[in-house]
Amino acid sequence: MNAQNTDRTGRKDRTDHPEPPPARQARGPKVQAAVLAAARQELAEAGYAALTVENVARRAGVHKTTVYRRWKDRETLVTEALTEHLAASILIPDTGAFESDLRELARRMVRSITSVDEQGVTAALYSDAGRLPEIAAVRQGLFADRFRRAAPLVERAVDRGELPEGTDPALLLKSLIAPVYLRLLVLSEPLDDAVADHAADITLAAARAGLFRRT
Amino acid sequence: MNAQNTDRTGRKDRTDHPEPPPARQARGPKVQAAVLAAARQELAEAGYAALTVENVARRAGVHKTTVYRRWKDRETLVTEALTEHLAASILIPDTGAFESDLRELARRMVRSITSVDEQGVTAALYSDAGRLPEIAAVRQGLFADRFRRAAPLVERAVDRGELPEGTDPALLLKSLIAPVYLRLLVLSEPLDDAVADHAADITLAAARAGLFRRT
Amino acid sequence: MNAQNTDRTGRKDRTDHPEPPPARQARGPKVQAAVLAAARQELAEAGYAALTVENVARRAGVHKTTVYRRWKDRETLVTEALTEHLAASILIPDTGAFESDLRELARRMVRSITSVDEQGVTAALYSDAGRLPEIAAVRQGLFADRFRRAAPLVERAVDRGELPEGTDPALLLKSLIAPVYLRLLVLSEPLDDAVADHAADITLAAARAGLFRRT
Amino acid sequence: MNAQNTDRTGRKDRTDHPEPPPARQARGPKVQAAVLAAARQELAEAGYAALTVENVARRAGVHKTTVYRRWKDRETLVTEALTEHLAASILIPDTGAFESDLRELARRMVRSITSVDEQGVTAALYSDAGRLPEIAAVRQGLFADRFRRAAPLVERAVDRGELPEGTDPALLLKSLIAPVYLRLLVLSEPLDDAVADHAADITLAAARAGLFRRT
DNA sequence: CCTTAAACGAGACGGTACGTCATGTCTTGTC
DNA sequence: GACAAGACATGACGTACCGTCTCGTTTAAGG
Repeated sequence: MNAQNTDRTGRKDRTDHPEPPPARQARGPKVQAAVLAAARQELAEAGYAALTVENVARRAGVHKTTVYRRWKDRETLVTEALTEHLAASILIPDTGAFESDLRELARRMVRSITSVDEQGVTAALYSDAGRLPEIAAVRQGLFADRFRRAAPLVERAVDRGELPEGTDPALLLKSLIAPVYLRLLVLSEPLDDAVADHAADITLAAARAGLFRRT
Repeated sequence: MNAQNTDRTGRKDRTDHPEPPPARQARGPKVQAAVLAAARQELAEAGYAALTVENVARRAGVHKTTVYRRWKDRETLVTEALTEHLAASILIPDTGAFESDLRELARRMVRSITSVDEQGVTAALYSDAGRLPEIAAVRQGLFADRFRRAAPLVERAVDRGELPEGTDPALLLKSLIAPVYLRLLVLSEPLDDAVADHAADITLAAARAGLFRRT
Repeated sequence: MNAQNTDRTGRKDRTDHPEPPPARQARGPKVQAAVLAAARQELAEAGYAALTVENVARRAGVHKTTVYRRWKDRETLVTEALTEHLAASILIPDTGAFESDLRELARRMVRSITSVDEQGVTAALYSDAGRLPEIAAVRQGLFADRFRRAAPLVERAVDRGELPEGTDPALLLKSLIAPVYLRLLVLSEPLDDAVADHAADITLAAARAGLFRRT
Repeated sequence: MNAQNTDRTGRKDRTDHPEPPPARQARGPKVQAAVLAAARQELAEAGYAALTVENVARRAGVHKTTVYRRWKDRETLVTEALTEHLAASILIPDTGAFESDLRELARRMVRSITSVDEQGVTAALYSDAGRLPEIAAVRQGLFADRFRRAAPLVERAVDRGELPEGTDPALLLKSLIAPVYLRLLVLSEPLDDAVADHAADITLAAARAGLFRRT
């Protein structure tokens, strides 16, 4: 499930040599995927600070030098392991009503975060690994993208008169995700649909009260 | 049990009077404080993953072995450095009105987080250092304590009829802090009074809508 | 004298092709030899008690961890450094006459001890390093071997009637080497052929007097 | 030479006189003796290389700083521990006949070496501790003294016509002690009267053969 | 007795070396 | 050519001693 999507997005190998049409795959891609998966598991189990190239290699059934052949260093490896799974964007719902849209969006977000193979990896984004410039950039871009893509959801609601004029989509969306990340990163509480619904309710009430209007 | 200043020089003993002028501090406590401060600076600048005992020692103007004499290992040192400054509890405001109480509480929280010497240290609590069992425990306790201490603020509001019966203080407080931590940990946006006020507004609207009633 | 004799005994590099001219030395063996040589120099100059792995490494132009990669600890390193040069056995002379045999044997022994690269190393065998079980064993074996190999020299003399029946070779040989080691270890006097000849004379006189007959 | 004039300060030697009359001793001498004894035990058990000031202190039931208060460093401590027991000189026998003199001298030497509280300490003199300049000096002096004091024994024998004119006492004595030290330092064989007698026999035979005449 | 100064216990400190582990580079041999 | 294997320099880890220092307590001397 994670091996082949490397090609899907047109992102190629991080090496720049073309090699597009002819298959030619030796064990390369297989090894690569195994290492990234191993890195993610290590991130989830041990965290970024304790992640070791040698452990990753061992877990991937690969030799240390093979890892260094493809990734410049630990940071590069972690960065790629972390970003790879961020590709799958959350689909923006369009149910016709803001309330259900919001609820559904919150739930999809929670599910995305808690999906099996993101387990712990998401948290790594906000740990010490988050200090890596690449990761920081990815994180920034991640939310910029999400906010951009979800903006229409809000705009539709304004158009339909469900929300006050001037409601700022980004402001609203931040309110939506705040309770989720609070539980994930700060309180270490489990995430489930109830959390999502609660976040949606709070945000809805605030939105209707005009608290997200652009200043 | 013996006369205390029988010293040939007539020097005072280590009695409790201030003795401001010369003083003869055992260096123990001084060194200890210097090391903890250095550790905090390292945490802020380099993060937990990159924190090195030798760097901390160097920054504190102290030898590595001196650090190890007092702290078993890197983790213990970080734990103590992190815990120390958590002592100062936030004062719970009591202005007579829930809205101003909430606003003030939010602002105090923001100020506590952004105060000079917590700079970056707070964030460390939620980074890889947060995986240390001790730190996790401290974090748990920290919020348990905050929620417990702030509960009366909510209860007074309920008593005054400003909030619906059955409003759960913890639930409400989580809503209050969520936007703050989102900006601190996830979005890396600056924290200021506006953020605090915004969080208070959202929480207030939701509270009045009865969204924090115990289920 | 130490680098190339690896081949002499048939133990060669672990590759079997000769490849004499340039070769493609794995640096392994080269480093190993350099470290052992450095260890021997340190033993000679500073003695076992003051020998430091870091000094040995520095002198060998190698990093400390490289030493530890091949030798478990200081003791193992010293043991091997000490043992290596003990391989070269002293040839047992056979001149046809006991007196000249004995003289020659004594001289060879002295030369072996004072040969350039055993300088000081021999003494280390009897210093604190001698407490290491491995070293003790080597030392025991060393003399057992010498006595065994030199026994025929004595037996021939008995057969020729030059020495009394029942002369114990080991006893005789101990007498031969005693003055040598006294000067080496106790008196710190220089060793030369005169010492060897003197020891041979004494031993010869005692042997003829039947003082080495088995009791 | 070294036994009684330690008492510059009125401190008596650590020797055995009850010390009721003079008095005035603080605990100093007692501690001092305990530490030196502990040092000797450590030397015997662990050897010079492994001797630790902290272990010595612990064994003496004393604090580390107390040791450093009296002895500049480890070397000084060891030096004194080693030299102290060298005071008791071997008495030179005078039986009237060279053979019995020699035998007796050898036996006394062996007994001196193997006496309980020199156990292992003697060996330390020839171990790595022997590299300490002080120890080297002591060792030199020790044998110079012994040879000087035993010379009359040889001279009497020459006078009595038991030994050839020109017999060099030192040369003869070296022959006498060589087998003893060989067993002690090189062969690690037990020392007993048989060894002493054997050494005496060999030396006697060689002496009568004129092998110790001055060249 | 009581005082007083030396001797001691206690332990922090700056240091040196130990032996271990991980990083990232490089070389060799093998599939 | 990709990979396994592993040597290597580097640098941090955490430990054990070294020798220095300061502080407070014990103890036996002499008043």
